[in-house]
Amino acid sequence: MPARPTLPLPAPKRARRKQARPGELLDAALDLFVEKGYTATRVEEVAARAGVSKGTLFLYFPSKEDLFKAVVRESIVGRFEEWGALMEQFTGSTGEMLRICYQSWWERIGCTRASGITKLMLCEAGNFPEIVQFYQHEVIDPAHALIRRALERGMASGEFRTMDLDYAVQTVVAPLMFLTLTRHSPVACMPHGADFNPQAFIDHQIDHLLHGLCAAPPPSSHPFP
Amino acid sequence: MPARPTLPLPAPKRARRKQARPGELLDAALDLFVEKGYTATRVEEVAARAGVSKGTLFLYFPSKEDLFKAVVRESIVGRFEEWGALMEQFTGSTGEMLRICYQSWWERIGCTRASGITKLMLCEAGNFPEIVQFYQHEVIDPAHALIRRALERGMASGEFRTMDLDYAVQTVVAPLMFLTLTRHSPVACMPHGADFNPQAFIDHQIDHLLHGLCAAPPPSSHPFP
Amino acid sequence: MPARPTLPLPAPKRARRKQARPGELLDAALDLFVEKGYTATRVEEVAARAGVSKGTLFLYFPSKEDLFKAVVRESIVGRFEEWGALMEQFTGSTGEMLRICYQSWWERIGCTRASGITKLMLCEAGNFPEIVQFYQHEVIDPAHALIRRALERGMASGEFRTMDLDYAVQTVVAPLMFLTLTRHSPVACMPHGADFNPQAFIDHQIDHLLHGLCAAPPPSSHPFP
Amino acid sequence: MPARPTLPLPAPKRARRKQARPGELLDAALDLFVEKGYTATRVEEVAARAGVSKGTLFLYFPSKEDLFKAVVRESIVGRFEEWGALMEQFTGSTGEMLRICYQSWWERIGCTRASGITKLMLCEAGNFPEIVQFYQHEVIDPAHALIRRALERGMASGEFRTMDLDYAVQTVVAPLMFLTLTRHSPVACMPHGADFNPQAFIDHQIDHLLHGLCAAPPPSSHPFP
DNA sequence: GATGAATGAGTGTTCATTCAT
DNA sequence: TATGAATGAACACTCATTCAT
Repeated sequence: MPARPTLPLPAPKRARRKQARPGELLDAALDLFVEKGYTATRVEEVAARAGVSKGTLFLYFPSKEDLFKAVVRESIVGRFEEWGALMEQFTGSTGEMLRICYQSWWERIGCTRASGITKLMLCEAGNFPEIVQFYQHEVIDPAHALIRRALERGMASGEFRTMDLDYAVQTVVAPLMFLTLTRHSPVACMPHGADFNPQAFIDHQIDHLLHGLCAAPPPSSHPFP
Repeated sequence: MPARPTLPLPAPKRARRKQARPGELLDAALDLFVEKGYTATRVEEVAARAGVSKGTLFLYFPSKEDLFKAVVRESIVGRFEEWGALMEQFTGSTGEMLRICYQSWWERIGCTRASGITKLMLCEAGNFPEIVQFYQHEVIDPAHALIRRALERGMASGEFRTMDLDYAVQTVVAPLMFLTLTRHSPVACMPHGADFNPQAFIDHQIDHLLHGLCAAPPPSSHPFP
Repeated sequence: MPARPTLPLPAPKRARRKQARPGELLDAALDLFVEKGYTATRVEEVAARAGVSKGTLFLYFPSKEDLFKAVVRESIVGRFEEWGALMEQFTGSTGEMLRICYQSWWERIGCTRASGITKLMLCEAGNFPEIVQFYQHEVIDPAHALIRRALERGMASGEFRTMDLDYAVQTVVAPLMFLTLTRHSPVACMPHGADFNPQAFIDHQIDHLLHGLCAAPPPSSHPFP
Repeated sequence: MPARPTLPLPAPKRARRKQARPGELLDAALDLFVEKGYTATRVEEVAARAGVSKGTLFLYFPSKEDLFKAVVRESIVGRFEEWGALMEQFTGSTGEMLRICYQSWWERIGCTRASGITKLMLCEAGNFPEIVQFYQHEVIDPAHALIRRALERGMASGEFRTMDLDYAVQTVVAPLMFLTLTRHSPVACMPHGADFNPQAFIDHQIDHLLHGLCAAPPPSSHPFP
């Protein structure tokens, strides 16, 4: 009789740590790169935060630049096919679909360490054009395509009014970008003393988004002449 | 007899330059700090772009950090009182007022070099907390106050529906922030090959904003249950 | 069978050097600081003389100034208690005691690298008031106290005539100071072509000193009116 | 009838100042070089202290090094022939002659700015061998020759005992050197809180010197066996 | 594999010197 | 003649990278 399948025993500490090293280094590097920027981050600090020596870092990453690229690559959660598939099967209203998009973005990206990559790309775009293009290709392009399909669905069904899709997609994206920034540079985004609840912001934004997108009511686009 | 054409008298070269130097250096520094970040910008490069030698830069700014702070301080125009006064006198609809706000933000800040400061503050927030707080105090706080008053006006007049003002202000601000980023890091903001017209974006956003803010139309806030 | 000759095991090179580094750097720094003065000494030169690179120096001393202070502190042997104890137990004449003082000063300090510190303190007094005060406290004060006690002993026993101790101590110290200077700046102290033997100078000085201090003979202090 | 000879009218301020410039610069430079050493002294500081601009200094001295050399050369009071002549005519005792030497050294050099040159030469000997040799030739050599002649006179007349002249001259010089140092680096020479009167020191030293040099008293040179 | 001592190219900053005014 | 803005070589110090242990 075959033994019941067991969870794989945790490897002996040494070995597991060895396996974990690169990940711990990437975590530490992400935090520091996001907080201080690429140039201002010292590799020794990254190593120290990961609990290893400077030399060890170079055992896993041939250079600081490679470490940076690895950080970006590893943090990109390219789950867009899956996300796209979910939306294909969705049968509710497009408004509801967008709400789900916002919420799951928040849960999977916005509130996680991955959101730091966005800040990183914005800040280091000038210094790493190549890796930012990679990010554009892997993240921005599919994300925009996803949203575009959702908006097309809404327009096709009559839920949404007719819009220039290029700008409409940006309209959907902008609040998420802003929310990301508030998490990493709150002082540069919000007034002194503001108390800010990301989830409430998400809720508020989706409401605002839908009201703005609804086809029906406004007889004229400039209701207050 | 025609007057002899006179060569335009070249102002004393040394003296004239002396006046211009700080400004030229600040301009060069702003460009480079925005493009590459504080740490990755070399003072020699700033000096070269301003057409002077490294030593000359230190004649006007005692250190790189002081140069940075001067860049921020000088670029903060702080015309918010004037802006506020204009709005007090405005007699049209609040929607129109917001449209004017967006447009004049674009003309005075968004499309100028000053917009770089926003990117700088977002990116360097972790490295220069003090100067970012200054920015918050001089820019963010008054800007939010301005928008808040506009929204209150709209709510008081019945043009706008009742909203949580804290979040509504962010709703107004987010697109401007996003637009700023598209100008400085387009690749990190927009899909490959997108052609993007800032003025069209502004127009689109104000339309979207107003539809979302208008009290009248939506019978229910979740029209697609 | 003869034992195979073994190569002297080179101690682990890295580790052994690690121990030696600070000392080697301090030695090199002392030499150069004494020879050229603080400002004219380049840290790279110190490092080169110690056989390491510039960066290595900063591994052991956080700054040039700290290196300087360490040089001074390390070179101050501060064996004055021991010296004082020896004198307490001494049973010979006070003249002999002074002779021993001179001689052991020469052997322990005068003819060693430590004498450079004296020159350094004289030359850098204006630039490092704090460290010179430290030197005063650790070296000058106890040295003067020591000599003062010897002179008091001589006066009490009737060997020496009655003198103003403050000036008498300086009288004892001055030749040692001068001897120190002849070692580090002979050209500024002695005529061209002079051949100068420090030990002979010491002997000459103690003779002169004692003749001058002896109570007995001179019936009048100004024998040649 | 010819006009009574008048004192030359003080030249108009401008012109006189122009004449005075080099002297004022040399004064300022001497002070600063003595206080801080050659390398640590900035030419701008010298110029500022002399009340002129940096550029003006270079109008009078082609380089910092030349300024330094000029300072030394100008400050050397080569009055040794005159001094020597005075001594030739002196008819009193040699002891009195030495007393006069000490006193007039103090008045002409020791208590004047010229004494700074001694410190300068001691401190910069390693960096300016050439100028120090010049100093040796112009100051040390004649000074030692002067003293040597005085001592020879004393020995010839029987006032002084027979001594090795080389060392005896140093014995005369050492206290003056020490006194010079106490004036420029008191903290490195004297105990904390000492109050020190240069004139009293001079007096004390001459007394001590004569007692030590007098032939008569000590029957044996080591009176305390 | 892991370490951390050592390196040296690179950067911010100073300051003697020049020169147009 | 006097100025002081401009220069650039020189120097203190940093930090990514190497490598002997």
